[in-house]
Amino acid sequence: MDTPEELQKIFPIFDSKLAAFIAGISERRTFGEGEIMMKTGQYFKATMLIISGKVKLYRESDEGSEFFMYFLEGGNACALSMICATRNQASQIMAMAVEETEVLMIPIRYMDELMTHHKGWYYFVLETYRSRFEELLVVIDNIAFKNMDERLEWYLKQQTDKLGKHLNLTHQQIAHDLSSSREVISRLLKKMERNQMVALHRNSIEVLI
Amino acid sequence: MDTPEELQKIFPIFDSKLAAFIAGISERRTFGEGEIMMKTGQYFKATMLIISGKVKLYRESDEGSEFFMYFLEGGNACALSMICATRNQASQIMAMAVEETEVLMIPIRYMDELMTHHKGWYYFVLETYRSRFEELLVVIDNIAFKNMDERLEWYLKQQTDKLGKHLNLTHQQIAHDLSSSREVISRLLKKMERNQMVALHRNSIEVLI
DNA sequence: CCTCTTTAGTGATTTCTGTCACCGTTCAGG
DNA sequence: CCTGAACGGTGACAGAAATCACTAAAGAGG
Repeated sequence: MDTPEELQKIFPIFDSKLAAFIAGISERRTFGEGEIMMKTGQYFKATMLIISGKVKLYRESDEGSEFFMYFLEGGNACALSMICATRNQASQIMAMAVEETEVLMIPIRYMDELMTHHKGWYYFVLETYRSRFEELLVVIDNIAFKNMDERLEWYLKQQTDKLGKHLNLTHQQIAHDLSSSREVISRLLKKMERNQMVALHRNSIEVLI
Repeated sequence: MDTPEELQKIFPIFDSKLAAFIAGISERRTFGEGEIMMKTGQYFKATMLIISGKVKLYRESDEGSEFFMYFLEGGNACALSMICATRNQASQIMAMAVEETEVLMIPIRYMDELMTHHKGWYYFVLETYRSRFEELLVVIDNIAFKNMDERLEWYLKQQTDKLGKHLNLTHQQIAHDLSSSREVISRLLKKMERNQMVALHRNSIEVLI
């Protein structure tokens, strides 16, 4: 288990009493690269705090296609798991680890105590909700107002911000994340390559800007 | 001012102590039909609780076009105003009254006291955030996965759920809300009329399903 | 080394949506 | 009653994106 001091380094908003409480009740779990951490329709049994690693969050359509929304990383938490957990609701999103990811699982039975006795906890919950909410608003901007070329640029920027300039992604995966088709993405990437914005390799893309 | 009992009828999650506190510190304000209640970029000076009426929430693009997201009505609150208020952040959305709307304005200086001393308040805040978040996810579903004809049907359904089968909307307004163009909406509505789904009149639409 | 699968590139075609142009109707205000 | 603005209908066209069809190259696994 984590020491309270380590926890406070990752979640600075936690006071030492709260960090100690969480360290005592939570369970650490590791997800491997590519592992699905949460499926649409699944019920939350615990709130998940990300210790380290990177997680991609997706929205799934009825027909099975998926749409990338945002990343979570160390210090973040899944917004929905914090409240759905308390209401026993099914998840509306899918979460996948993009690299080895460590999380703290806090069983839902402690939620009420955390909420009522630890000021730092609900500040953390509110901040989590607020920042995810704002990320969703930016997602809406992009799909409502922008064309695919701009969306692709924004997507690549998001990825490089989190994962570095060298992206191990196929065109098929990108098309998937943007809910488009491989051919469209291939053509747009080719155009970006002609404009010196990326260098294309098999199974990877180097972002040059 | 409202009596605590009236407040509890509209916000059942408030206990009587909380309702009394809010009744004591809040100010009532009325917005007329079509009035802008909150502009993008404006700073929150108060959290707004909707007492009665209907409010449309929009996301605005950099270029000035607007995109309808969801309604608020009596018993709801603006999610962003509850937390942006505490951090003095600019609004990321635009809110417009579609009919005469009464709100309670709670000055931001009371937020911390409400949060720490009133369990019902942060339950309310969390529930507000959660439900708006889920509405945003449905919005994303629609623009990411659906064509304009399905989006139009969903839009009309949302409107009739809140405002009744008889909608006083021009094709131009609908195009605006969906970030499309009048001609497209006119054609799709005509098709829906041929399929007995709507009846079209000047300045109004009757939804038949 | 050979084969099969995955990945990528590209032309042709179609569908959906946005834009332009134009016209008729309705309605408010002089 | 007249006029101009707002609203709505519709054809023609343009552009973006999806889909289909095919090819070539790379890499994995026998």
